[in-house]
This record gives sequence, structure tokens and C-alpha cells, in this order.
Amino acid sequence: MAIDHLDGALLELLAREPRIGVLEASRRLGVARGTVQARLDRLQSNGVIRGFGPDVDPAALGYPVTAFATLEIKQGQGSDVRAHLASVPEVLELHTTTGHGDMLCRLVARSNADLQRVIDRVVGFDGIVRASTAIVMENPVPLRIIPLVKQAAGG
Amino acid sequence: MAIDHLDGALLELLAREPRIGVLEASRRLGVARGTVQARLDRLQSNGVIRGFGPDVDPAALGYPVTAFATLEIKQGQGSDVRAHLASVPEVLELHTTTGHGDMLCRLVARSNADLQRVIDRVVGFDGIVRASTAIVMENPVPLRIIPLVKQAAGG
DNA sequence: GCATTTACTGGGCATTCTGTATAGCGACTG
DNA sequence: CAGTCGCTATACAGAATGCCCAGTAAATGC
Repeated sequence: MAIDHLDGALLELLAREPRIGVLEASRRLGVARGTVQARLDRLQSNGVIRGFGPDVDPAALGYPVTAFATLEIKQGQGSDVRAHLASVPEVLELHTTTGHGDMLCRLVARSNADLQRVIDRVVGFDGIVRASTAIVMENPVPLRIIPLVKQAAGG
Repeated sequence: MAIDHLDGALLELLAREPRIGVLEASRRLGVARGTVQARLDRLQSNGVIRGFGPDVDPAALGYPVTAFATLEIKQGQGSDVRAHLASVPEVLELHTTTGHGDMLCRLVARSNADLQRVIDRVVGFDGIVRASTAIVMENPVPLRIIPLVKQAAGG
């Protein structure tokens, strides 16, 4: 669970140059290959590294518009709403939250006009009482993990 | 830019089994190795695939609490606030948005108590007028891209 | 209609990496 | 003090990669 400095450096290296192999990583980090291999195995079985899935850019796929929708749900309809939202491809992420809304989801769309269609599809479901949408204009800090990794590694 | 069915299948395959190589992928997809290689190169230079960075789980790093904070910013302080937020490791993501707030950020913390510390650090900055936080309880749909890829590939 | 370009196939080749195993060494622990 | 753990160092077979080429089929331009 705890991450030491070598783990941190390894994660950082992998984040910066993902196509790097175990052997090359060991050279960069100045440790034996077996060490890197053992660390990687441990990080993966720990669940620290979930995987190495391709990082796909929705914008490049033709979905340049991102929005966050806060949803208010009718009592007891939670699981139906979840299933509904999971069936919409443009819903990239869904959280249930405390606070004003009950759920928060990340949406993408082909255009602002298309966003209307997506929202209609998302909220056009019985269990959803109200929705408020915030359209993303800029993304000054793209999803990142390295600063947190550094902190966790004690750096 | 446009994604055909083979691209979609390749992305799906890579998402499901990321450690797969080009050769193995070509076998699974029933095409020549050179084809997979060419498609991958194209997807990467297109920007569709940003990279293959390790997918790190903040919870496994000791940050099991996630929250979204909506921030209201003092006019003209945008770039200062951006820089401030970028300097906080627990800020995983930051967007500027339309709607009620001016910014939306994703936070993580070691505990609910620790979240208070993080929020204090985030909002303890002159340009931020008001903040409202929603703590994530469940994540019924984790960040995903495959359904969108399938739709973009026309299937 | 004809030539050109593009994308895919199938094959080959040298280099490199992976998976796996070995043994030695220093540090920590019961 | 013996046992365990993590790291180093090395070895080896099998596999994958990067790169090359020639042939073919479909789309594009003249």
C-alpha cells in the first residue's frame, strides 16, 4: 500500500514514457531489472496500477464538448438511473455524491447543439427530477496523478 | 480523425488487455502485423491515443476520498487561481465552466477529515470567493471510453 | 480507360526484450 | 544466530519488435 521513493520514480517514469520496457526502466532508474519487475508486479497486485489502458482523447474522436451534469434523483430510483446512464455512451463517468445534487456525471458531445441531444437523452428518464449542466470551457489541469504520487512517495 | 471499425476493435482490445503486443493484437484481430502497427501509429499521431500511461488508483495510494468542488472566482483572478490549484497535489483535475460556478475541480483526500484540510488549502486563496463541495460516495460508472469508441466506430 | 496512390497482406531478418531461474549479499527479525 | 526479505547480477530460450521488401486490391486523379 505504501509507496516508497523507487515506486514513485517508476510511476513517474512510466507516466512520462509509457512505451518504455522493464529493461529500459531499470537502466533509467539505476536498479536491476528484477527489481523493476518485482516492483511493477507488486504495484499491480496492490491495485495501485490498475492497468495501462490507452488514453483516448474524446475530442480527437469527434466529441470536443465536455460538460458536467448534476442530477437530482427521485427517491428509490437510484439503481434504475444508474443503469440508464451507463447505457449512454456519452456518459463517461458517473458518481453519486452528497450535497445539492444526488449524482454528478461527465458528458461529452459532438457540439454544443449535440450536447442538447445528449442531455435530453440523459434526463429523459423517469427517475431524474432535475438536472443542471456546466459546460467545460477550458481544462487548465488535465487529469493527473504524478503530483499525488510524488507526495505519496514522500517527495 | 474518423475511426473505422478496425480502429474501434483495436482500441477496445487494448483497453481490455493493455499489456498485449502488436503481434498478439494482429492475431486477435485477424489482420497483418503491419496493419496494426500502421493503425496504432496513425491513432497516436492523430491524437486519438494520447498515451499508455499507467492508470493509478488514488485510493490504493492512500487517498480513498474523492470530491468535486465548484468554485466561484473573483473577476480577473482566473490565472492566479489556476496556478494556485495546479500547485495542490490533491487537485487531480480542473475545469473552467459555464453555469453557477466558474471552476470545477476534482479532489482527493486521505479521509473525510483530511478533505477539510485539502479544501481549506484549495479555497484559502484570495481569488476564490466561494466554494461548494460534493463528496463522492459511489462511482457506478468509472471513467470509461469504450462505449464512445464503439459509437464513433459505428457499431 | 489508364496510371498513380494508398492500404493491407505475407514473408524475412537482425536486434532486443521478456519470462523465468539461478546464486550471492546485506539488512532486518524472531 | 538462523531465517526471511529485497536487491543485484547473470544466464538462457522463446518471443516480440523494428525494419525491409514484393505483391495485390481498391480508390483517386488525369
